[in-house]
Amino acid sequence: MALRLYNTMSARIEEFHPIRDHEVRMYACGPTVYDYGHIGNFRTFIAVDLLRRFLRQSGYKVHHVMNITDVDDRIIHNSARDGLTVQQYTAKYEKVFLEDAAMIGIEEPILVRATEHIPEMANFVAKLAEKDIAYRADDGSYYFRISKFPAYGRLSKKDFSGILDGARVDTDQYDKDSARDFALWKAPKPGETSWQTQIGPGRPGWHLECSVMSMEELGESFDLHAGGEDLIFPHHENEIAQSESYTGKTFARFWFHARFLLVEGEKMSKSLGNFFTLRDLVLKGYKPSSIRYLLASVPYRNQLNFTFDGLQQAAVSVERLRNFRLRLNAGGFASGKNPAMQSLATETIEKMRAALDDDLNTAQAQAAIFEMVRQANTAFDTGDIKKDDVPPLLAALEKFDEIFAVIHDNDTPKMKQVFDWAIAQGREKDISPELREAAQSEQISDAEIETKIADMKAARAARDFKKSDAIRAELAEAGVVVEITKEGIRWRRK
RNA sequence: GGCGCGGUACCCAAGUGGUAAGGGAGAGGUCUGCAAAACCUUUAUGCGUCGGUUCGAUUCCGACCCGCGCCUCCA
Repeated sequence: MALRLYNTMSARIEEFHPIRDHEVRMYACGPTVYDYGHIGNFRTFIAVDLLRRFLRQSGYKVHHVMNITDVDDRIIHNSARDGLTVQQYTAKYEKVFLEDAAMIGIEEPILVRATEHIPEMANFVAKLAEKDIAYRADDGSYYFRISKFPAYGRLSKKDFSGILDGARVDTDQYDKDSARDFALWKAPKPGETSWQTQIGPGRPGWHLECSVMSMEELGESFDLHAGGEDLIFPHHENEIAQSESYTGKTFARFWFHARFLLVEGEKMSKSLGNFFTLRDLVLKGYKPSSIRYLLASVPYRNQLNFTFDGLQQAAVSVERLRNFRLRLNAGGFASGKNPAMQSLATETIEKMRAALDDDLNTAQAQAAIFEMVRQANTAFDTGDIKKDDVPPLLAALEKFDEIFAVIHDNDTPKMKQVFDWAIAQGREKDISPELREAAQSEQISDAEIETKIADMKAARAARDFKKSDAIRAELAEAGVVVEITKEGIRWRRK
């Protein structure tokens, strides 16, 4: 069965078929790099990442383009405030964003930057002006003439037919022909950063960059355009107006929007004190994998209530999956195979695929993997898992992790990175004991741990439990959990 | 005001016109030198409220209550 996705344009779930067979061209609106990214931003980026990964798993070659908005009013304001050039200012936050994205397992898309496409954007405006779709205001700014695009409002389901120019608003004070017309190109105010172009000095409007860069990278018509739900209007509506006026063709076929999240049941806002950047959470000691798991666990079109209790629960859930994998990898199985386990693995893969095919129902995909884990663990305890059952079970786990990317444990080095960053920023007081412990556990190498485990084994063989327990306690101190099982001793970082 | 989404157990959260996935937490148990891990049992006659349609509704319809989003640059 094919992937079925909700399309904001049609307001229905539709079967997703790309224009070109076996190839998906998608564009996602990326960050404006003027500050640290917050967890709301990352919910959207993770939703897009899950989509990208699932499309690839489904056999598509995926061209995933994302823009970096590295010029806008806030950036110009903040860089001037900090005495930096726009480029200096944005370079810092772009780096931060990419580090954060990597930290929670977001695969890096093809990145395009607004400031690297200024001439193309000016050219785009010039072409629209030739068609009288764009017009120049007295100050040198350019606006889009909405009356030239009758389909305006189709994406956001807004009816603009009743709004007449000049009837409601004194358009003169906006220097626009119609109050609804939006800026394509902004003329510089005195002292502002600007670029010299064929249409005069200025900088691109926000909507323009996405139209120009997406079409440049993906063609005039492509498969899917993604972003947060707030972008539906006006950003995406304006992109459509610009692009389709320019080409006369359908711009993007599918419109994919992720819903906003709540924090502890309330809208995230600085004034409520529930505004968190990704790094805030890691500073508090939460693992990147816990954050990713939680953000991925609620289907992207549902409101997700982000809570600290939920983060804790996510951590335990991830642990459960990791423990299961450790158990499978520990070996010690009787030879042969158990048909029940073989079909369990196959059915689980099938269920996960069906769940994700259903408009990326991540919650159901997770339910499927946990069902498998429980049943396989039971079989484990009764000795009903044989040597040949291990590869298919591991394969199902891998399929899951190709999408969710939480099982393979690389939390510790990432947390160490945040720890080092906090020190460098002079924010040592913000480092929680948990993060400190995680960063410390990075100090002890795998080889050192293995040596200590060998000592434990020797002590246990001599039935010197006191010594064995002492080593275990020592490792625990260093952030390493040691578990003694029938199959042998295994360890993991806390 | 216009348009749209949602209210499911202690918490998070799927789902269906025919009788409630999954995870976490709690309680009891099994296993175990100890500790973990793991497993088993248990926790919603109930799915915001009130009506309606139906043999049957949590699922469809209506009203109401509550929460949330967009309505010119917040993911």
